[in-house]
Amino acid sequence: MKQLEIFKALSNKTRLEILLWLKDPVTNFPEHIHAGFEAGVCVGEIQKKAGLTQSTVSEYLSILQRAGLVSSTRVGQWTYYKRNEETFTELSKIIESDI
Amino acid sequence: MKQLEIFKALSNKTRLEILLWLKDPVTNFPEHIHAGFEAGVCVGEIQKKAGLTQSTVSEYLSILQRAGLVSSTRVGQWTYYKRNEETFTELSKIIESDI
DNA sequence: GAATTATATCGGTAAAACCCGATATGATCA
DNA sequence: TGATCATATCGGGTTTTACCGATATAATTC
Repeated sequence: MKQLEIFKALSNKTRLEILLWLKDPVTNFPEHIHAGFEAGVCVGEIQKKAGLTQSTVSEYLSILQRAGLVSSTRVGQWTYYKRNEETFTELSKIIESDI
Repeated sequence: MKQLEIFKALSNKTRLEILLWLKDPVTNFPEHIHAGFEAGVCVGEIQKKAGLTQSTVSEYLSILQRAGLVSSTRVGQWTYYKRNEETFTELSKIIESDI
């Protein structure tokens, strides 16, 4: 767990929002025909909601993924992102005792 | 509690180190004649250990203070900084449930 | 009051992050 | 194969952060 990288990833309003949205996809995103939410939410849906360009949102998701905060699954032409809850749990513990 | 400001404050290697050092001043700093560690550690000692300039360290401590991660006490010509543990506890809980 | 010491603030350069448009890659489908 | 759609990557302008030296402020000491 690279704390510094995680804190940098969390140092952006939009990225924090994305993480919140991914906490409850059913509420925060329209359900689509091509998939439920088991695999997560595809980039395009997140992009629409964020109101930033596709390239920016794609980069943000990479940053979150490199920090271990989300993981991705490729299905056909879509990449689905979902939260990686273990990292949040670990981070919470690290803040309690190791920082 | 302004999460974004806290995460930004934690997004710097030296600032993370300072917070760690302040966790155990007796081990990490030479005890001085003019005070014990009840009030915290003065800027000069932190600066020496950090190896950055006085102005940089002073600014870093301000950033940590604005984020609520440390608090300061002025005693004579010295400003002592110490950790504000409540903020760490709160942050840990926020990561568990609100992010 | 003048000199000294500790800290804060100001002004600036260099590096990093933000966010974009353009383009590349890779899957799907006619 | 060619067209289309979803996503990733690249190049770059703009803003923010990192860190410095110089200077200001405030307390202490002579």
